[in-house]
Amino acid sequence: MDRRTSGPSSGEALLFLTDEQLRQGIEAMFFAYRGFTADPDRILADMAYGRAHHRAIHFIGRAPNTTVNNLLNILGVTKQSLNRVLRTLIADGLVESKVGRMDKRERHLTLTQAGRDLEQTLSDAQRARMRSAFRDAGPEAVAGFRTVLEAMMDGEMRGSYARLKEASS
Amino acid sequence: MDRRTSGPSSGEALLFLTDEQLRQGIEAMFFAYRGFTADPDRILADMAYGRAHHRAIHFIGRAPNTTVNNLLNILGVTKQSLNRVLRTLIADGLVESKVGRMDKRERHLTLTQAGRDLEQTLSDAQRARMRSAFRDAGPEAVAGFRTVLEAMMDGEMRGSYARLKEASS
DNA sequence: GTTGGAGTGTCAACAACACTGACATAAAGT
DNA sequence: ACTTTATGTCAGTGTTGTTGACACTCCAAC
Repeated sequence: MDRRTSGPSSGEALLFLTDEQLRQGIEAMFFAYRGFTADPDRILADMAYGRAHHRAIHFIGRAPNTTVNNLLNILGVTKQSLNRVLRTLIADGLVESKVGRMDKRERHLTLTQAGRDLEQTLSDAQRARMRSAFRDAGPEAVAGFRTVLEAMMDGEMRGSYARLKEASS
Repeated sequence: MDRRTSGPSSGEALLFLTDEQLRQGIEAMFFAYRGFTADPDRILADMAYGRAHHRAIHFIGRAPNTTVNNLLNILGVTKQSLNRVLRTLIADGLVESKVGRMDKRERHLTLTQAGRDLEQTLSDAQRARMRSAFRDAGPEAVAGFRTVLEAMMDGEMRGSYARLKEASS
């Protein structure tokens, strides 16, 4: 079941790279992502919010005082798209937007207490599933999971991901 | 770097389950999924198709002669949503829909040659990225990747995933 | 055999969220 | 003064999800 891991040059050690294996990887990614978003989606469906709001709240919570432009780069959407979401979040008092002290063009975004509460609720649901999956799979599988995901990212995303990882150490 | 994997009851062996670790897993999933869909999305953008068409084509190619209802269960959308996609694919001659012989209520779906060609093009792009990620990560990481993803799926999806895996053996 | 319910597929209308393009404002930088 | 950068907004469009309403087919009970 577990074959040699050493040389990527050996030939028969590459059985994990057959088209069939790749296809299963693709399908696993598809089904798992659905599970990944299912719990927060259920919670958000009851409110006037959607997945886009969740993403914004998550990353604002992760990097408080971030600027709109920074968030734009992380989320990879257009400013018009993000703006629509931010406008409702600010209007509803979940996010606070402050003009920058140094550069007054910038808006610095922070979660209000209500925003942190919602973030917590959504995070809890998503983390619970992730925790259960991690526990079932074990630490070695988790390490492999992260290694593959990092290798699958685009260059820019890998940068964003790494920066967020560092920021919390 | 690699700690004991045995007892989930030991306590300090659960360092991979901290909130920070889970959060990184969540973000890795988010960024990686973007990379995962980026290549096919780019190809589809030039046509009149989107991600939903890709998914339909993928799973019809995977299980030829499948019924609409079966596809519905796999994709997890409403039949109205799927129908819109199927209608354009059939109109454009990528998918063939045949009335069931036994049960005339059913429609059996198959890719035409043009459909198979497009499927191949999309698959190639997606597989290339997956192959590169798998190769960089190595077989053990890939095994872990799949273990975690399976654990992250909802029950029904895990069923669909397992059935597809078996079907191609 | 007819009737009624369950299964299956289709059409229409609407909502969420992405996109492009155009433009306004304000603050830096040169 | 002029240009660039950062942000916000308006209008329009496309994909993809949703619900509601409806037609057709099968099967089983009456």
